[in-house]
Amino acid sequence: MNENDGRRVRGRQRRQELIEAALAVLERDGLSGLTHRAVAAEAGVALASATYHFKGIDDLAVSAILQATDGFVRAIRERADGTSLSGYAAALADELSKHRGRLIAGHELYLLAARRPALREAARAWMLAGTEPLLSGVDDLRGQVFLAVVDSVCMKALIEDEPPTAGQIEELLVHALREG
Amino acid sequence: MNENDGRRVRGRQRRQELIEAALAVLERDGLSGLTHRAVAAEAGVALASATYHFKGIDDLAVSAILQATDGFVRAIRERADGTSLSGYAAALADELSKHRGRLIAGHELYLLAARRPALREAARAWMLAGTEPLLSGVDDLRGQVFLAVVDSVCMKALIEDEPPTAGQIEELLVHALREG
Amino acid sequence: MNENDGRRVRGRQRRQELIEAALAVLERDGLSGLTHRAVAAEAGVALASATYHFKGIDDLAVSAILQATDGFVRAIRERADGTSLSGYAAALADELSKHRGRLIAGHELYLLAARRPALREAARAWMLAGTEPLLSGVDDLRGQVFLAVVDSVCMKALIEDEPPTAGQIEELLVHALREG
Amino acid sequence: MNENDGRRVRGRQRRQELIEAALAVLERDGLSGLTHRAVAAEAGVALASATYHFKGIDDLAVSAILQATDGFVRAIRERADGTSLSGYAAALADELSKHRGRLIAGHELYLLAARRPALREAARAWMLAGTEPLLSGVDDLRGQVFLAVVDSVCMKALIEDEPPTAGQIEELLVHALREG
DNA sequence: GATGAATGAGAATTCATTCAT
DNA sequence: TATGAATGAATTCTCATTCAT
Repeated sequence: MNENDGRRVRGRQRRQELIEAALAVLERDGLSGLTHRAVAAEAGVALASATYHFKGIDDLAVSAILQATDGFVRAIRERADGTSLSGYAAALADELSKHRGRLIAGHELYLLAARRPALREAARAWMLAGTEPLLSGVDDLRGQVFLAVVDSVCMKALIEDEPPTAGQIEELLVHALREG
Repeated sequence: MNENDGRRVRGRQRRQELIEAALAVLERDGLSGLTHRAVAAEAGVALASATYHFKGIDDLAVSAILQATDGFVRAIRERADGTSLSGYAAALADELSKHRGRLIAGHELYLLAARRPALREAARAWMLAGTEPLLSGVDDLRGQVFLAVVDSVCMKALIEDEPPTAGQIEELLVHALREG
Repeated sequence: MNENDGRRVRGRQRRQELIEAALAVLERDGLSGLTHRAVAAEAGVALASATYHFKGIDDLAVSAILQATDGFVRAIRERADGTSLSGYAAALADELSKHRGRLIAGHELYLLAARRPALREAARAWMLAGTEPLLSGVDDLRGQVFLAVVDSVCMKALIEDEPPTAGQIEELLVHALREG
Repeated sequence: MNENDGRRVRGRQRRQELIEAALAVLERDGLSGLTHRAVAAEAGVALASATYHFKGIDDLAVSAILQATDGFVRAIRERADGTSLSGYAAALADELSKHRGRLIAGHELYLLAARRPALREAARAWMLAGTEPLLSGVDDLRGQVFLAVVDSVCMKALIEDEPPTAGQIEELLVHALREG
């Protein structure tokens, strides 16, 4: 049975390689560019491999986007210590300018989820991901406003030619979170 | 030249019919479902008609989404008088529950624009559309926070199973706009 | 009836404009790029105008190519006096480097004619066109060899990256026409 | 890996079938009639098969035309021993009357190459193909004249209603190659 | 598990041509 | 004569997926 185990391990590796390739495709070409062919080419494997390891193109897409979410959260966490607003703003600004594609992919998950209830849980997780380092929950109004501002900053950044600076983001966050 | 005018009028009518068909497709199937075929079928015209009246599929998509924007703005305007926060919240809640598909389409335009600078102007217009009835501009922090909250409310609404109530929206807006 | 005459005159003018536009298209994009649309666009007239003035796309193509033939012949004639081999070689080299597209178009007529007997007369005329300034007929072997060399020089020029110089052409012609 | 080899073999067979079908289409309808549809229909396979085995329609066209070149060369070689002018002339005359379509296709490659540098190498190969059996190279004037005459004979044959006889061709070649 | 081949479906787009005015 | 609109038919090409090995 060692043989089988070896196959299984290699299978899982292959699956992971494909996810990473999908991530690269997603960053480069967006959700509409995420095809079996593109992923297989990016991973340097046979086309049929990309269909074998995933139930369908949707499965591949969601797997990759969720991985992107993790990457985003981890990046913010590494930079922001969880208490300082200015540190958080700097981390966000950084991510915004360096990983546009990943952010877009996350938002694309939103919209995919908007039409497919099965993905909503994952989409909600992504939505909270970016604010989690600073807020443990977002149930209160204060948290919701914070989340709204972070989200809006991301969205605006995507359609502005120039990404916002850390200073601009911080100013906005401070304003949004000030005591009434 | 009256003859020409007549034909031009009919042409513009046909174009408008196609846009409305595109809107219906967009609400039903999303941006990825918006194809020449689908639009032509929805409008009940020949396939080539959808390519004749628009430069390309992008042109058709943007035209339709911008029309959706107009519809959204007009709907809010008709309901909100431009001063009352609670009236605005009610109008927004209404729109959110009645025209999910249009909202999704609008957000899909965002992401399209994120990858294609040529569409950014249109995306920015859509972004401001929802807040215009209450704010003339969004240059100050206050306006930006308001826009962020409205936008976030829309986004969240798309991935929640239950759309938010007018009361919830109003509460959030009041909180966001309170004097510091 | 003046009115009708005016129309007729304008009609003929329009037809000529279209032919010239077709020539431009032919030089730029070749026979396969010669479409009603391309010609109408080049001429700056309505699409239907290009279909109205010609029986079909073939009619338009042949009309334009024959006009190109005339242009070629006239250009050679103006430069070569009809006796000097070196003058002829220089004129040919000039034409080869300046009007590639026109030459290609002429050869495209050949091949069109190869498949459609109706065009053969025109193709033969074009074939003789380039040598006419030097030879009155090409019935004898000498003339046929001359024609072959000129033709071959043209063909080779089309698929070489560098057009041949006047010197090279002359050398070849001298060699081909030397007394046995 | 034997399995893979088996599949690869079958794939190459299919590719070859498609090339032969393309050749048939080319002989019948010319380069402009060479479409994926036509080739697939001629080969009796699915339309997508014609796109699967070739990078694009150009790749298919060039592959087929080059194969025609090989056929032409082989046919001449089999008939001409490489030294006798009269044997060569007879072989050429034969080919001219039997495989008009292929010759036309070869010349169509010329013109395609004239506009697309990427095809020039292939076009040059075809150009030399017909003379190779008699001449190892065509660098000297003598060889160029020979090539010119052969080429011209082919061209003329295409637009004459009657193909030239072996005798006429030989006479011309003898004249062209006579010592000065 | 892996993969080359195969394919039905459908994508965007272009074209020649017709027609009513 | 001129021309906007309209359209059936094709074009190239891509896609997700299946299958046999």
